[in-house]
Amino acid sequence: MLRVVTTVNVNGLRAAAKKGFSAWLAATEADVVCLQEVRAEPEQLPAEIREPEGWHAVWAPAAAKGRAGVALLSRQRPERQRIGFGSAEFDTSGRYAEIDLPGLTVVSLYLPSGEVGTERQEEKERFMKEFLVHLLDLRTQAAVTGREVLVCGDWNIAHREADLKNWRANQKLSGFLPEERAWLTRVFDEAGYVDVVRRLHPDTPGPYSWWSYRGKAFDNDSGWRIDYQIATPGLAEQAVGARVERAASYDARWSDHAPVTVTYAAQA
Amino acid sequence: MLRVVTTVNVNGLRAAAKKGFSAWLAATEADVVCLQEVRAEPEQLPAEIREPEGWHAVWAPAAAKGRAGVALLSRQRPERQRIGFGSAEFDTSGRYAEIDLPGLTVVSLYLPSGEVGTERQEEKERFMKEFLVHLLDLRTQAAVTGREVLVCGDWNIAHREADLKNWRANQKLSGFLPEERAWLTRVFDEAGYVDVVRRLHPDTPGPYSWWSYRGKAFDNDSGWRIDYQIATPGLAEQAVGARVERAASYDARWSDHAPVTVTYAAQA
DNA sequence: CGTATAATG
DNA sequence: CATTCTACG
Repeated sequence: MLRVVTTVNVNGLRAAAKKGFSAWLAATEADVVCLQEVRAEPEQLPAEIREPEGWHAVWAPAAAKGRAGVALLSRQRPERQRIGFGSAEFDTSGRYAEIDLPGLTVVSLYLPSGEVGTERQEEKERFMKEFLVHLLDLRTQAAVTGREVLVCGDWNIAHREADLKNWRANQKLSGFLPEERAWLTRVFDEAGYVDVVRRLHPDTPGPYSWWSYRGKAFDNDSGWRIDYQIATPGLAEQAVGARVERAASYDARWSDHAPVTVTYAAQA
Repeated sequence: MLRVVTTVNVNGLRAAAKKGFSAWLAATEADVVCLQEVRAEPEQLPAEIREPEGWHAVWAPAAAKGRAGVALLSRQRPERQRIGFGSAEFDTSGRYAEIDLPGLTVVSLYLPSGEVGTERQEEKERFMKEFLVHLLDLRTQAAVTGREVLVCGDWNIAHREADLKNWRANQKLSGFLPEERAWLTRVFDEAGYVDVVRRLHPDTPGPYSWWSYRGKAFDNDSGWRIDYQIATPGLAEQAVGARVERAASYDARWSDHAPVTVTYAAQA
């Protein structure tokens, strides 16, 4: 049996809904969809998105109005759901939600974006520090219970030179700082998670999942791969296909990010 | 010789420019156009509006960005121009500018809108008090120099029951309060100015010049007459025609106000 | 450059 | 209900 998972940063779900997200959702073959940057209370969303027919939805809006916000949609009813990862600072910031499906925990993550030299970069670093501890916990718990874990979302870090178009020009920019890249390496090497899309496509540049709205970034494919599906090794081995659903044109986009979709040959 | 004067609150000239103001300006037969709620610095405007060919422009933006702002466009070069009416509180608020043409002073006025029970209503009242003194001054100066005066603009007050659709329901609303109506009466009776459009159309309901964007106000013609041309008696007697340039449909509008145009059989 | 809020009208 | 501003990304 196959299980298809998509993650996408929608950059404002109300705006995305008007531009094409609803059509995308109606057409997708995914079994689980992880959303980031919902930027709305569920009550502010049209009903067909708040409670889509055939889906179970978990909404984790931020306390601050119009900011962040993650969600998970799954065709199966989750066994359990959880908002936040046990952080006093970040649990009401709309950056983490998880659901348990049979044998599998799926997370929707929106890691803070930073800006070098500002408080926002310090916040990003605090999040990274706390979140790595949680990832280790999650891995341990999963090993004990025999579950797999899949952390989907916008991690706001490109790992390697192949993960963004102009890596040289961006080495001092938040999102490709040496310390951020090293942190992701720890996620893989110390915590033992696997970058699923990179594992399937070891040699491709990208595939990018985010293009700035500024300038001609999209048309030039001057993008970044910052949206990941990060899995425990047992699940990563089941991944049989991955693709980025890049829009056909600038105007066909409904977000500055594109959906990242992976097909798993699941045991459950 | 005829002289045509238009006054219109554009509700954001940058937005209006995109929606049809530019076309309107290119087509108008007015010799003088008074604008209110420009809501932009002249530098933020497209050149064909900032310095329209064949026109002389006077811009009086507010110190607060994106607020108020009045302007005057005239085909003739003004002999003199003035921004503000000598008020410490209001001279940088983008609510008053005047030009002198031969034998005639034209004012573009944007009287503050209020809200009962708030500081904004007190501000409106302070403006009214100061402005009436200025109107008396202006009248006296004009009499001495033998000039006529025309005060065009958004006065944010409907004078009589005929000046708005549902006067009963609006008696406690700012814009139709007894004290505001009484103040306008003083402008006419004590200061000796004449409501030119009402003089030409003594019995018509309206003609309204503002319709809320909310609900079906425009389609139901549920409007207010709050944009006036208020003239010294000698000029008022020369008025030979007046009309409100109401848009053909809701979608054809480029402001929530419509231009109020008067044709004067001028001596000069 | 685009999505949100907030204040204003 | 529309236009702006500001914050954020």
